[in-house]
Amino acid sequence: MNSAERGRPVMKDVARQAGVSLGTVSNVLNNPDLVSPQTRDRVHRAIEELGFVRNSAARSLVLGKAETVGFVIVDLANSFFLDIERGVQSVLDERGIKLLLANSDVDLQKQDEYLSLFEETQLSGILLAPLDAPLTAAQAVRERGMPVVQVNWPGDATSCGVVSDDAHGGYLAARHLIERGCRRLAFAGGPLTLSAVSSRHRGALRAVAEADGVALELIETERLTVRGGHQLGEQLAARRPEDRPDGLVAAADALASGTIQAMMLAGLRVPHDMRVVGYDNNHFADDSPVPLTTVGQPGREMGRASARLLLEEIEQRDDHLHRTLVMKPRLFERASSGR
Amino acid sequence: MNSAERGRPVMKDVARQAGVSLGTVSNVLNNPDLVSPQTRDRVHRAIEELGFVRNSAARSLVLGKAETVGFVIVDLANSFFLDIERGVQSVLDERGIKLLLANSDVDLQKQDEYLSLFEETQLSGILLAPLDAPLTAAQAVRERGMPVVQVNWPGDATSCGVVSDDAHGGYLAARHLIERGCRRLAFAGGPLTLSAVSSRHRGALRAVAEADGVALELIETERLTVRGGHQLGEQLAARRPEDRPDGLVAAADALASGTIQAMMLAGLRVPHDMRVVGYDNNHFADDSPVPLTTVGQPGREMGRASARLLLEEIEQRDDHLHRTLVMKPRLFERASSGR
DNA sequence: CTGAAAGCGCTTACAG
DNA sequence: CTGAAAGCGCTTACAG
Repeated sequence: MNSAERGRPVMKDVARQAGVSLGTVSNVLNNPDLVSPQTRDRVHRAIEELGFVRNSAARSLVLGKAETVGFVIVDLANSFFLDIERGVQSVLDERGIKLLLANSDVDLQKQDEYLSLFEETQLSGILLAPLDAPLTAAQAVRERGMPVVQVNWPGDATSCGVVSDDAHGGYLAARHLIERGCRRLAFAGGPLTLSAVSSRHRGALRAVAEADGVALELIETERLTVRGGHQLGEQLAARRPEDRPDGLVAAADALASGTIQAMMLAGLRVPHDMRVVGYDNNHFADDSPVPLTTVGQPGREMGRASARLLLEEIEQRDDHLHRTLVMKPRLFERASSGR
Repeated sequence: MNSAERGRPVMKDVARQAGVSLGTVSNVLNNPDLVSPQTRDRVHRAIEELGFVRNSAARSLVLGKAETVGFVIVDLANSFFLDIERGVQSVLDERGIKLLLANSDVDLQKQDEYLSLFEETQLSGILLAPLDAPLTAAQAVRERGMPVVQVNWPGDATSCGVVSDDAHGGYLAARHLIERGCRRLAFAGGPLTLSAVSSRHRGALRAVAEADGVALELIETERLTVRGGHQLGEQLAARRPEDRPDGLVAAADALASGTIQAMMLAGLRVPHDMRVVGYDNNHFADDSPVPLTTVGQPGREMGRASARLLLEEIEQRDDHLHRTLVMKPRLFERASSGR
């Protein structure tokens, strides 16, 4: 099955049609300055007439690489990762590099499969927003020479990463509530085996330790979802008022949002009966019935930074200095904490 | 820059290490049955030892195609498209075909660029969830022999497509409100140049025409967003009660959600003061403070169907019958219409 | 079952 | 500025 049979014209066909040699066609495409305008025109016309499309597999084979970067994303349903993606895009666009996405959908096996696919495709490099799990496969890919930068996960001695400071974010959330007058705080999130959750909790603990007479209750939830929040909200609403926290740090916006909804259904009001701070500054946070105060990670910036690290690693290769960038989250004050 | 210099082992290296010929290594990878178990083991061991990864560019070059499908998506932020993506994934997973995503982000130029990228990469085929705009580039790609199936957009004489019946969806929404006792309906959405919006409106008109004494007001909005809904809600809340519709069909969940929020902030209640139906059955629809009655398009099913159409077109090529599948949306009754 | 050879479509020195 | 030739890494008949 060669190209002629399939009807797909190749560069040889273009050369014949234009009355030039193969190399000239290639030059028109890759080094147009080396070709006279007339010849260039003839070649372009031949390309048009034949509907020629360059075979990038052959091109990559010769070049040993593709001008394309792959991004394996753990959870496209979380708008935080969409923000990261947009940041990555913007840096790559400036450089004319294409971005291919793969949705691992919180599935370790898929994550590994796409890592392999990208490796076999000889992409220039890979961006990985991973599951909270050992990065064995990514490590192996890297050892075989493919640059892999982690987003939302720290690098190590052999890799770069971009994270935001979860402990600091937890600290900001708790301190904000304390400043608003809360004294009986609760931190909700889970499972606690998620490093993001435990770091945020740690930060909240620190803020509490700095203040006098403030207590922090830890409520572990099964998941960080809206449904998880519904359960939590019902549970909190069922408590006697004096046993209820007056301020809640939720480890995710979805959780916060669900909690608020359930409490409102139970006749309680936010922030009046309880102030709430979420985490992630998801797209819906600002559009909620009670706009959500939340700790926002700089998704776009994290995306931009990770793309730059990857490009640097691609270009410098061996004399590249691996590092992890830690970005600071910031607090977005809205109605749920009683602005 | 050959592989040896870059340190990447190639099949020749594996062959030498295993003490077999190049063709045998290839057979171990592609036709293992033709190779004796001992030889197979030796080759596998060599692959392990060297960390060999097959170069899929070379492979695609020989085969003339890649076992990969591309999906250009207009708006990953709308969970409807994520549903489609999951459906596509599930069909492709069964066949061991990989899926590459590209986010055109409602940008026609990006859409065209990614179409070109996928074409050059010689993927097996392309799925396209397009902008509401002329499909010139897609048409050209298709004419050059690349199968392109449209999702959420109809096909034509030369292409397949999968859509859901927007007019029917609009009809379902309006009829539901009429059955609930509404007599002064409004349809909100826009711009009306969007074919999905005008079709949904047309369906609503039909439902109204079937009923006696029911009026339908058309309110064009600038966009289908939550913010657009906030404006709309404020506007409706400002009307005198007798001038306010008692039932609203919103052309998108985001719009419906924003409308409800603004009305509630203005002291009105949904569904008490106005019943509301949205469109899309977005992930947040069921999790809202007033769970949203909505017309759901079968995203997963649309994804599955479009992937099947694409695979069929890839396999049958010339004797493939182009067609457009029209899926029926259905109504999800929740609190916002007063269940 | 194994191995040598041709060829996929392109890019890049190199000689003119 | 043009054109012939080598080679990227793989797969697939084909002869043994």
